Amino acid sequence: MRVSKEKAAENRERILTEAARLFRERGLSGVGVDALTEAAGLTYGSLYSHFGSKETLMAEAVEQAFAGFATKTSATKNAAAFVKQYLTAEHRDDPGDGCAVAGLVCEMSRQSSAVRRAFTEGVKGAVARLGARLPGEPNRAREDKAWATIATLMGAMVLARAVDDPALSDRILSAARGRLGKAA
Amino acid sequence: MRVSKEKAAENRERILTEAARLFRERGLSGVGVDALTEAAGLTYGSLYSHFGSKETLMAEAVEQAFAGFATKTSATKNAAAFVKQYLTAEHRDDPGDGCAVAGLVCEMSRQSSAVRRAFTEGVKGAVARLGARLPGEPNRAREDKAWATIATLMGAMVLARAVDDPALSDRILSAARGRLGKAA
DNA sequence: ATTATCTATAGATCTATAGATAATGC
DNA sequence: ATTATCTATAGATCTATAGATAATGC
Repeated sequence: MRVSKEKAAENRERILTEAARLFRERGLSGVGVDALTEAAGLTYGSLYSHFGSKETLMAEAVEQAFAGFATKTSATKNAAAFVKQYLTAEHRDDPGDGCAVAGLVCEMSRQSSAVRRAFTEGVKGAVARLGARLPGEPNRAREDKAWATIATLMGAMVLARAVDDPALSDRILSAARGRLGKAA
Repeated sequence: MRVSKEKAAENRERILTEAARLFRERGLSGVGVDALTEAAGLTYGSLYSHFGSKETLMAEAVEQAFAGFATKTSATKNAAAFVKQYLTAEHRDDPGDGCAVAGLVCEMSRQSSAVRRAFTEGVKGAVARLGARLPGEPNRAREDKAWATIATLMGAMVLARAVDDPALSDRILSAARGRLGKAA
């Protein structure tokens, strides 16, 4: 059942988009090749013609996840607005469409070099974009501030997703908003 | 090959201790029952006589991981000293003996209710202990400060472990120290 | 003729169970 | 007699490969 070159390129892109979503939702090791291709309306064999291995797909999907979240939040003007938009219940309850750092960070230390490379470059890009929205001159101190802010944002988000008490989860987000309202 | 009641209790405890370490190092789904029991010098069958299932062991091991890190850091007087001790390269490079929140947080949203329960109680305890070391009266505002501080500490730690560039990793820890030095 | 996709299947890994083994503890 | 541990194995799941299928594109 061969399809046109154009259709094949679309299929490849759809596997990537679904993978970027599913990996953030269920973790890199939490999604099998069958689920990845099924979400794109294909069977597992097609993953290997397009990507060669699950690991190669992971590296590209990590990149895609960062690009997707960057596009989604590109309209946000300043850092204070970004913080407000980030630390919401909606973001917490929709990890598949959310921050790639929060969705992928924990499994990274045990991944192959290609996957870690994609992640590291993705984080550096995200921090550069956040830094550019901070007040003040572009210097090392402002970049450091952006790194600390990402740590707080992402830390609060993964913690809010981890606890089993909804009221406590809301409180964690609120406490981080309070902290970043003062310091950022 | 039966052993004495005393020896059996020791074996159970050793499985728990090794599990608390291995789960933080490799993740809950990253360690199989064979590795868990082998680390305790036993074979996989013994896990089922002691715990019934891997999941039951996970819940107990999560509790153990929090207790272990609490003991390890119990001598620390105030919050500033705790932050300094937490955000080090040594802590980053030894996750198995480190903070249970940083080691276990990301897989929690996909765990059973018993495991999430143990994690949530563990975090609440850790935040209470940190809050008690903060200056000021014990009130809701001080607790909120402790939650925000944990988010920054743990966020910086998991991020420092995730990136593949050692200099960048050091910088992340340093940036978080800078932030918490001012705000905490 | 080429190739995107599918199906069948190999081979590895992982959790769990059942029954055997052998030492404890009454 | 009881029971802590071990061994063999079932059954599920997961990645990857090989060959078949059928439509594209020269």
